[in-house]
Parts: sequence; structure tokens; C-alpha cells
Amino acid sequence: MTTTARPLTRIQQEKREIILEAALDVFSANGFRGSTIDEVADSAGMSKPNLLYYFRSKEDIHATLMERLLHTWLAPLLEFDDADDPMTEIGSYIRRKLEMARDFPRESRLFANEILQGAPRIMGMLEGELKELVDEKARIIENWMRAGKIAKADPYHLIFAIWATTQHYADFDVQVRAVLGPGRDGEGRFEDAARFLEQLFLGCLKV
Amino acid sequence: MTTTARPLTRIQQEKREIILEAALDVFSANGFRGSTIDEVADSAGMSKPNLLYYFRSKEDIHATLMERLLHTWLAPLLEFDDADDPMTEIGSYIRRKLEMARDFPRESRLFANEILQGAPRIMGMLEGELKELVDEKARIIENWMRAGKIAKADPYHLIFAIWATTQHYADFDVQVRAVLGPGRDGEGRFEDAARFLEQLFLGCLKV
DNA sequence: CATTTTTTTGACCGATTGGACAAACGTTAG
DNA sequence: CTAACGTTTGTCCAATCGGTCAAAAAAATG
Repeated sequence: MTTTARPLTRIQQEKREIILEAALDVFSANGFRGSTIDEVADSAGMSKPNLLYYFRSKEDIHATLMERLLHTWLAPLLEFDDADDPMTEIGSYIRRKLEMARDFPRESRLFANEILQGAPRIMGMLEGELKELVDEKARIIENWMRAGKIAKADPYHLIFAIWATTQHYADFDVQVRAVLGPGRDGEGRFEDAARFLEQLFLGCLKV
Repeated sequence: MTTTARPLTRIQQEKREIILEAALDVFSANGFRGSTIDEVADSAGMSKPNLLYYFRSKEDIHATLMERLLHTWLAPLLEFDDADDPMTEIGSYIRRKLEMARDFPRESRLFANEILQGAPRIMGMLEGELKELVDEKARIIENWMRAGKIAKADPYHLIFAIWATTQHYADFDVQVRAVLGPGRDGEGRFEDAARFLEQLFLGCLKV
């Protein structure tokens, strides 16, 4: 029995995109369980049955969203390469991660929500793909340390610290804004953050 | 018309405690909107109407939980004091925050959930109490810098970085465990984290 | 003991949930 | 025009939601 996998029409492609965009808004703000497909449908400007014509279920939307997210999310780490100058490499990794927090805060929050809830849907990816990738990058960092190019430190916790500090500006955005007050509006805080984080990480890794 | 505010009986005190304990489990794992009072009642080992005998509503439980949380959560920052030796003071603040991530991960996740969802219930506290407290501590740090006791850096982003890195071990626990793998089980990762974070922050603040 | 007060629960309510379905609509190819 | 196909929605469903209520059970009080 061959299930004819007909290609998506142009309209299907477009509508699916609109739905995913709306779902990213809703899911990232309320978490999966805290969101309703009515809300997503409203936000996408269509009726609930119409939305369910393009996605079989709420889970299906979330799964599609999550699959894309992981692609985007791993990209900066994939680019992290064995370079001549570790400081530039680490510095640009920090900058890339910070830019993602600035430009894709909803994606960051969607990911944070999933992890906070115990990562039920992406545990396999965390223990597989992600772990292998981090292991590989940790080896690169260790080699730099052994070669005396940067100070010795636990490479895994170094990576965790970079993740935590950069994603903080997306996930805890309202707190950051509340504490900084109205004086430091706009995107200025990201420039300050970039300066500080480079000083923090590169400063402590200097030999 | 005087509403007689009779004191809580022993049983009321105990049952409310049991409910709050169960609610902390449920709310921290699923967020407020993603949780149900049936779930909390089940987890507390009582029927839903019985739970609603002790708390007027779902909101009421969450509000009570949140009020207590903020007390606990600000404690380490309140202790942060103008000391002779900034390095010891900052170091022990990091250690206290890390201990809280280890010993009260549910509280950390409850707070993270609230912030992620835009902090609708605690925005006032963020812009009021918290901001004032952080302003005060930032002034202390700036004085240390002016006195040449530690290297110059943005004190606000320094505090953000300490929050982010320490709370990461509670909020992103499953990711940390997945990446570190089964080799580093138990609480060992917290000791590694403590060592790394002290090196990171104190290293970069050395004059 | 009897009585009063506190605690517990089964049954129920209207609203909302994720989802099914058939009918209606729009578009396009012959 | 019409038949075929893709799209949209009104209506409906069982399950679950937060919450009420009266009545039963248990504890405290006299």
C-alpha cells in the first residue's frame, strides 16, 4: 500500500508558514500545555477546523516547530571551529549566541519552555546529537588549553556558562528590562551585554 | 461589618502546607496555565473540593506560592554586603546562588516560568523591590571598582551573569545532565560548576 | 453523652478543551 | 458550464477545565 505523498501546494506551504509563525508566538509565551489551538488559530487569522486541515493536531504543530528550532539552535555551535586564535573563535561564538537571543527571542523561550518542562519531546536529541556535538567542541577547547593558548577551565561548564548568559537576555528579557529601567531602552542593553560578556569570558581565559 | 479574621487551626496550617508543596511540584513543572487544580489535588492526596476548601482558587494558590518564593529568592542578594574583600563577597554570593539552584530547583523553575510568561503577576515587584535592591548592590560594586579593588565592568550585567549561570543548573537541569552524560551523576556537577564559576567571575575581576 | 464546628467528598455546573465531520465555498481544467 | 479538487467553516462531540453546593463524616466542645 503506497501512501501517495503528494507535494504541498503553494497555498498549503504559505498557510502552514502562517500557522507556525502564530504558534511560535503562542507556544513560546505560554508553553505547550498552557496554549490552546483556538489561540493559535485566532493569532493565525483562521478558524480552528481550518488550522486542523493543515496540521493534524496540536502536537503536530509543536513537533514541526521544535524540529525547525533545533536546526536554528545548533547552528552557532556547529560553526564553532578549531581555529588558530581561540579568543576570536570564542568571542564570535558569544556574539552569535547573543545575536540569536536578540533576533530570535521567541525561539529561545520556546526552547527554554521545553527544557523547563523536562524536555519530554527532545530528550533523545539532547542525549544524542547535542551531547555528541558538545563533546566534540569540548575536545577542541581542551586542546587549546593543553597547547597553552587559553587558561585551563572545565570546557563543559564554560559552554554552559555561555549558553546561560546569552540566552538570559531572551528568556529573562522582562526582568532585565525591569531592572535596567526605562533609561536603557531599545537594543542598547545587547551592546552592553556583548561588551561585558567578552570581557568576562575572554578575560578569565587569558593565559 | 467586621470580618472576623480567626487564626488558622493546626489542621488548616498543615493542609495548606501540603497543598503548597504539591502545587510547587505541579506549577514548576508545567507553568501556571499548563497546570490543573485536579493535578495539584491528586498530588496533595486530597479531593479537588477539599483543596478548594483551603484555597479559594487556583490563582490564590499560585499567589501564595509566589509570595513565599520572592522572599526566598531575594535572600542571597539581601545578604550581599559592602565588605572589605569584594572577591570573597562576590564568591560567596555565587556559592549561595548555586546552592539555591541545587537545593531549591523547583522554586527556581517556578520563577523562570513566571518570567518566561512575561511576569504578569510580579511585574510590580520586579520594577520596584528588585530594581531598587539591584541598584543598591550595583552601587556597592561600582565603589569597589572605583577604589581599584576589582576590575571595571558593568555591574548590572555582572549580576545578570551570576543569576544566569547559577540558575541555569536548576532551570536547564535536564539539558546539563544529558550533555554531561551518566558519568558525572549525583551532585558532582555542582562542585565542578562552583569551581568553574569562581574561576570565571573572580578571574575576570582580578585587578 | 449530645451538640456544634470543622473537614471531606460525591454530584453537579457552565465554559473550554482538542478534535471530527459534513456541508459549503472557491478555483481551476476540461 | 460543469466536474473535480482544494479550501473553509458551522456544528457537534466527549473530555476536561475551574469552581459550587449540599450533605456526610470527623473532631472538637459542652
